[in-house]
Amino acid sequence: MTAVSRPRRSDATRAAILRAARERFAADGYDRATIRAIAADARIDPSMVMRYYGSKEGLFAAAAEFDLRLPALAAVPAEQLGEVLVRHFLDRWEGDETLAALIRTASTNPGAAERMRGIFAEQIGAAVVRLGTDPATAARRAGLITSQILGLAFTRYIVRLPPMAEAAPEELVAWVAPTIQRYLTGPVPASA
Amino acid sequence: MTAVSRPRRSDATRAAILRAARERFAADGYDRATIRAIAADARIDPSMVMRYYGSKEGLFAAAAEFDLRLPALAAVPAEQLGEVLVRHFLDRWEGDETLAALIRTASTNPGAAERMRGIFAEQIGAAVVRLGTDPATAARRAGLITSQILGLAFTRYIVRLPPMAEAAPEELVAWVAPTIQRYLTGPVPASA
DNA sequence: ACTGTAGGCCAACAAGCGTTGACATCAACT
DNA sequence: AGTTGATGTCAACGCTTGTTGGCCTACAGT
Repeated sequence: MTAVSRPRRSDATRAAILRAARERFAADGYDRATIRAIAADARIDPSMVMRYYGSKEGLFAAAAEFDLRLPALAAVPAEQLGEVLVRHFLDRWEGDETLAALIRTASTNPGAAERMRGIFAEQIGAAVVRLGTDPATAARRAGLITSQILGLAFTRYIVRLPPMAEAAPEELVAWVAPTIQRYLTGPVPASA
Repeated sequence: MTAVSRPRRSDATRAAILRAARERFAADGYDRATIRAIAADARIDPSMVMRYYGSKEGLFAAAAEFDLRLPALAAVPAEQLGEVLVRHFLDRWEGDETLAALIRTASTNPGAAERMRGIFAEQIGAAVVRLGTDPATAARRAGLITSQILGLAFTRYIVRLPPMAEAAPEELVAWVAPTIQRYLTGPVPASA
């Protein structure tokens, strides 16, 4: 409720902790990423982590702040939406380990799973709705898109299945874009 | 190299341990599933787990023995392959928690990730090759199929994204089957 | 120059972990 | 009946974990 707090002297430390935490959570998952290891990476004492983030869960919450940074889809020609989306996600994740941290942690940590539900339901769901999709099927479409996008991330970055981990991004875009395109704009199939 | 060992008196105990282990690993992942908790579920002493399975890793190896049980695809009409595959996986996993255990553990445990690579590369890869697919693209096709199948499993059983977790199996089949069908038998896209 | 406060380190805690070895118990075979 | 080996229990070990509180240091405001 007051003015923006002026920079604290400890901001560098806080940032170092956060950077180390993201790396460790991404590489090891929540349980195996210990506060001691994160503190060692950041070259500070473990107790500083507690002081600044309260607890391990608090640290994770701060480290897993995550924005898909979806581009403005309204400006994209309708038939290129799949391509744009897949390329965006690959670009977005090649350099940022936060998604890997989130996937690894969401696998075993209910809180992180909840956060993941929120991120994808809201951001992808909202984008689908914004495109003018029939609201009755929008949620299902968003879920299907999420399933393929997360499956891509899981096989490429987490399990590192060779054909997926070694493929060139453009090749993956060419294969996967039609899937996303159909989930997004294709007709509802005549289900049983 | 001798005759099949006659039933041991401890077989019931071994089975109880294995059942409890699968449940716990599936529900909690490798790190949070403690030997003590598994032993408590099986109503035996933690030390029995060590006696029969050597270590926690040995127990997991035994619990995560996993066969996709792919049906004979040669008998399936070519244009129904996607449908048959998706329905098979959903059927296979609705009742068996082993896949969830494997996914949860593969997220953080390198050994389990290696096992997962083996299972999908060999079983799905082999099935794709067996269908007479061009060997040059078979691995990529298998990887793409795995990405969608695992993405389905991840969103439905692990993260439990509402639109995916609550959908009727037949509805998912109708949406996802064309994706698998295209990855399996569709033309190689003109990639950049 | 003095003081208050924020930043940082150190040592320790209680709890939980996988794992071990000694001891009891029971079934089977001579 | 007595021996033997498998089956199970109990208590403890060494280690790591998240977390805490006390203490020292250095800077900002007066």
